[in-house]
Amino acid sequence: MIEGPYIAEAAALIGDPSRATMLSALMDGRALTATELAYASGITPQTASGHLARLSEARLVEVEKQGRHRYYRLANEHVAHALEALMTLAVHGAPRHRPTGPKDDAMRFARTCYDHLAGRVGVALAQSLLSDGSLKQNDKAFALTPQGESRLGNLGLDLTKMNKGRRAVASRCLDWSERTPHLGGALGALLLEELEGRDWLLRMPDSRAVTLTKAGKAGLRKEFGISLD
Amino acid sequence: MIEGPYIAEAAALIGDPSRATMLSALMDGRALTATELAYASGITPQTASGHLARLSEARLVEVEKQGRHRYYRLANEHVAHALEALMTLAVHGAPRHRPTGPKDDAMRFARTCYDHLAGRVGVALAQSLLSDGSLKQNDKAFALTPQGESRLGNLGLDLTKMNKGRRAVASRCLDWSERTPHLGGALGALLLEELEGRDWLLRMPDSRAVTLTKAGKAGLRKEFGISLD
DNA sequence: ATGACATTTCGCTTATAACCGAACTATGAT
DNA sequence: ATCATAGTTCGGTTATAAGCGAAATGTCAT
Repeated sequence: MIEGPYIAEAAALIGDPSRATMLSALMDGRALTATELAYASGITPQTASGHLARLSEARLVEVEKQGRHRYYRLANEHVAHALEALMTLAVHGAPRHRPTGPKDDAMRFARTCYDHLAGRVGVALAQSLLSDGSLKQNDKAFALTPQGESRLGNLGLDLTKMNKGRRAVASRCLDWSERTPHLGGALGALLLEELEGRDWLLRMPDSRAVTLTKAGKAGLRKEFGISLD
Repeated sequence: MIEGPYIAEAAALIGDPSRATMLSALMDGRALTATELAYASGITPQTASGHLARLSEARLVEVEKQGRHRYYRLANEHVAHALEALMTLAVHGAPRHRPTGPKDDAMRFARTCYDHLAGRVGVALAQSLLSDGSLKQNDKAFALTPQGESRLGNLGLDLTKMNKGRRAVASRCLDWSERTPHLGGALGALLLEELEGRDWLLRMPDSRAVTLTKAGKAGLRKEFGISLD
């Protein structure tokens, strides 16, 4: 009774189809301009502007002015987390006419979640790092072990980049399709960056889905002992 | 772009103040009748009936007919999880005129979350069980160890009750006020039941808040090594 | 049967907010 | 200076759904 209205406030903001689509678009972690978001959700820029102002006011997104552009991004991981939680409901909620098309399959296989990797591939990676002792389970999140530091350093990650922000290093993020956590936080972002830089992963233009290149498939098996499909 | 509408569907349902209030009321795990829910959210029974039908249709709540009553409960833990995630947004989102009254403090200290214990007390309990080896961290949830079985069995929990359902035994549930997981699942429910049976905890009538009795304070220190405040 | 209570269905009113067109401001390019 | 592009503000239309009163259905008690 006391917290109802607070919940409703956030949920109502996410509950509008246009806004939900914009937020989903931002789930891929990058910042997008107002017009791009308008286009993504199929509404005119004026309307999008209004929506974005409200999302911004409620601290669900953050704006960065850059020249005449305004770049919007999700305000923090909690927003992404809430969106995934809602996704979970939608997925195994009402089993309505909701055929899982090829696109959905691609999403389940590998996708970005905020700025890190999710889906079967993301979960497998986290499992691999856990089993070789690079990560360990902490109460609240994953923790990077000393072995993990050297291992990932050898792999080419610049771990010093992580010390700057006050962002969590290795958060656990529940995967809606796998129902098992994958690796988020600054480390998750860094890892995604690295894999993308190696051309092991290829981002799809208009989707959060990510495809695994041939090199990526081989690399994941060689470096992480992951064999998919 | 593809998942936006799905998210919006669930979020819009939660986004109505009356419905959000009803769902919040159900967060305490018990099942409530339609009229009780109507009263809780300050609307007439007709209106509540409509809302509940929609929530039920979307599988956010489940109904159980019992005579002329209809008992509603949250459909599963995922719903509770999503509500907590939204709560997290609301809390540290917009820092608006939102004075934390004494009621909020009570909630932060101890409250029910679905059908288990949350807040400082809930988190402390989970930590205690972890550190004495009763629970261990699994990838997806907590796991009850053999030591834990005997420990909790000695405490008086009837662990056989848990083997029936296909419900997770010891899920981890992120606490919105502590930002650290507490113990959910069948085991969490059992533990709450036990503590309540011992009169260590007292549920408040119209709130999820729970108070710790004198016996409870002493008991928690003695049995679990937890000293609060 | 009859009355009491829980819940739902129906019809209607009303408030909200999503949306767009048009006009305006700001920034950058030529 | 002038034009184009990104974004916002304003005004007005329209669809949606939340809400209630009234009446119907269902269940239990006497």
